[in-house]
Amino acid sequence: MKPLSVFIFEDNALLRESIGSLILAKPEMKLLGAFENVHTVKDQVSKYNPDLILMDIDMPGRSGIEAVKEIRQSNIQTPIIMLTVFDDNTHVLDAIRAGASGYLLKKHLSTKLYDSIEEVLAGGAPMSPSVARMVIASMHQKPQLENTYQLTSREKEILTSLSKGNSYKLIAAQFEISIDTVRTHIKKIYEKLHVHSQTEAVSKAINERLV
Amino acid sequence: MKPLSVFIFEDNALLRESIGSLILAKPEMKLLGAFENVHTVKDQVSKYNPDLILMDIDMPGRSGIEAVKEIRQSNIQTPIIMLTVFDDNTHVLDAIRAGASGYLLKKHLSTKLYDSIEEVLAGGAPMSPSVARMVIASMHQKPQLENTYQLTSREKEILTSLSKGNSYKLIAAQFEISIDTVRTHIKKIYEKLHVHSQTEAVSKAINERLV
DNA sequence: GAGATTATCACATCATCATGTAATACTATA
DNA sequence: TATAGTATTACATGATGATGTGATAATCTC
Repeated sequence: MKPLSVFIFEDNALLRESIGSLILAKPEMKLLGAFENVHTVKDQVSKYNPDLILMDIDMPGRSGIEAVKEIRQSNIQTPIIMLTVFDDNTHVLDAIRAGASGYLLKKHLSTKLYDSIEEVLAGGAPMSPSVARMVIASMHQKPQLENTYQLTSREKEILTSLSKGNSYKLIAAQFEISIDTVRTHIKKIYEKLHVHSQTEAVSKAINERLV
Repeated sequence: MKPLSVFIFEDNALLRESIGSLILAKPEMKLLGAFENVHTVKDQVSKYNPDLILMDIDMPGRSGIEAVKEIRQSNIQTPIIMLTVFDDNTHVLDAIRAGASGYLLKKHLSTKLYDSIEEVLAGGAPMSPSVARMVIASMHQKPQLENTYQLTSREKEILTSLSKGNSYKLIAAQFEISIDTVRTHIKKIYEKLHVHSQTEAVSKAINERLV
């Protein structure tokens, strides 16, 4: 069986070396490349097509997060494990959003690198409990303050339609009411939302998930 | 030290019993209540204030997900571990969004219940690798097709301002250009976005994260 | 240096929107 | 039954927006 080819992006030379050693120590893996920056990450990855990428999250110049974005933008699905010193790093969530597959604390490299790689290859997403918590917390929708603006169901319908870009005329046709009725409803919506134009209303509606 | 008080919501009587036994087997935990449905979950939880809730995700009538929403809506932060049979259950993500703290496969109950409880109490978020992957995948933003609509930077600025609800007049003032220039830019934006009104443009801009 | 792109301004016209005022009718609920 | 809230329609007016046409100037590229 072909050995698993690995790319490393890490600006610290010492650390780069030691990660390289960990990879080389396993006969079933092979170090395809180790780089100190991500300036040409897209070309490197698409040319050599590694099976796995280890990416430092904090690098001077273009960060690992930018690199992940670029890789995913090129529609390359290679698993990427982020490496970071602190797990309360606010960038961790950004990295995940950008398309990282999991991540590993540098202090756990020697003990957990192999486990993490295995987990990623098995379709999992390795991460520490505290990061898992951050991820989960970021997904929690803030409990809707049950109809904050006291919109009636009719008003909600109309606001929804408005938010799709429909004109008064279209809304009137859609709900089979007169255009003057639409006006009246929208007047009330503006009052309740404290806005004075369609655009403000739609912006507020979408951003606050009222529709 | 006071024992950890636990609530169980599980419609299957047998399973409810056996989870109860697992709790009772540990002297540091205490079974505060075990219920077969969540009809009065809010009252029960706010009255007895358990330290931890184990919640079946699929229950007839009101589901565990609804229950979680209701609990979080009451601003109760009690950790909730979801119990489920399948980890490819599409409801798992909904449960997490609703405010669950972690979750456990029923087949792993006997082996991992204690670990999961510990992890939750330590501020972690227990979940199987495959669910972690689902969670991570749901956070991945689909890679922006690099400026899909070919908006110039000026047009982006103006679209952004427009999306905040600013009128032509305000935008002109903001960028210190004439209102006719604003018109021209917005005309081009409409062409590029294939829309014909402010509202459509704003809706598209927000929903496709152009701003 | 010709051509393309971008940013700018102007004018005109019709459509659409924002807002005020007013009225009717149908719930609910006190 | 009286009152409050909701849904409906109407009319009027000034403001704002949508769209077409045309023009100038700066910058970049071939």
